[in-house]
Amino acid sequence: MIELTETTEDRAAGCCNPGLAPRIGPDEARELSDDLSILANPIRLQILDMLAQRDGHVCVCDLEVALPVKQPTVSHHLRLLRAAGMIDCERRGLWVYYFVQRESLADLRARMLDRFDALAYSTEQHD
Amino acid sequence: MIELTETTEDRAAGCCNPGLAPRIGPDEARELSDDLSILANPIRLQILDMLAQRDGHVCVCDLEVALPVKQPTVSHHLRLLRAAGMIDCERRGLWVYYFVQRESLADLRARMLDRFDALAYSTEQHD
DNA sequence: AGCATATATTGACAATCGTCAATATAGCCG
DNA sequence: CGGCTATATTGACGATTGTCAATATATGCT
Repeated sequence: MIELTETTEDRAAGCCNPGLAPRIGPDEARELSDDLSILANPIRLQILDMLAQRDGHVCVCDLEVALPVKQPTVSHHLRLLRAAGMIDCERRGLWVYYFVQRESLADLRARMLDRFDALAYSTEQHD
Repeated sequence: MIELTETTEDRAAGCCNPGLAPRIGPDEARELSDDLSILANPIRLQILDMLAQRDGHVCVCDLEVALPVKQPTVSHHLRLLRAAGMIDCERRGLWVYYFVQRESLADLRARMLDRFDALAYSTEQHD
């Protein structure tokens, strides 16, 4: 019943990788995938790109005219990006100006690259 | 009617960025966000990571025991990853072995980095 | 105060996503 | 053949997402 010693027999009848486990834990995987989900939208990518172009000086109405969605939708995406820490905003009179948070984006970039290089270039070739 | 010359007057009553447009077009934005959507899932990230660890030799049953979802769900995620060209598989008798498509991942990495560097480091500071 | 404009929020809706039980398919072995 | 095992597919379901019209909030102006 309590056969804890027979690690090779229990699992992997004829298979090959007994103790295989992801190097990325469930929590870190969740964190990274949450950030990726924010990026994974064409409107949000375009918003980020426009904000990056004119650092610190883009008001919502300018975004609206440049995007194929209506104002409440733009507002919605801005909120998501802001909640994710990728952008922030500042009110000036009647207008609200959004800008990218370069630090936060650089941080995400680094985390993504870490993982990505592990995926695309890593380790143990079996040939 | 055909007032093409009055660019400053038409739009942007009191606002600031008349001709703002994303440098990334709708199609490229869509393409990139599709790829990011595939990555934006913790199970798929873990699958990719395990495949990258043991290049060319991971059968589905090994993935199953290492993941917190049931077999049909694993199969579902493998299908998405495969459809996206990020992984592929090969049947050997009863088992199916999956492996990462490093080229395709490297390509995605490059496209992401292009965009990302534009976002995080780019251009025109207004201060 | 009252009006006008810019942005945010709400609520509804269709579409997509992640998951699983049930079932189907494919290959082995007796 | 028939049974067994590994993987895929189907179909259902709840959860999440993207969108918009309608409405609310905030600010400036007269």
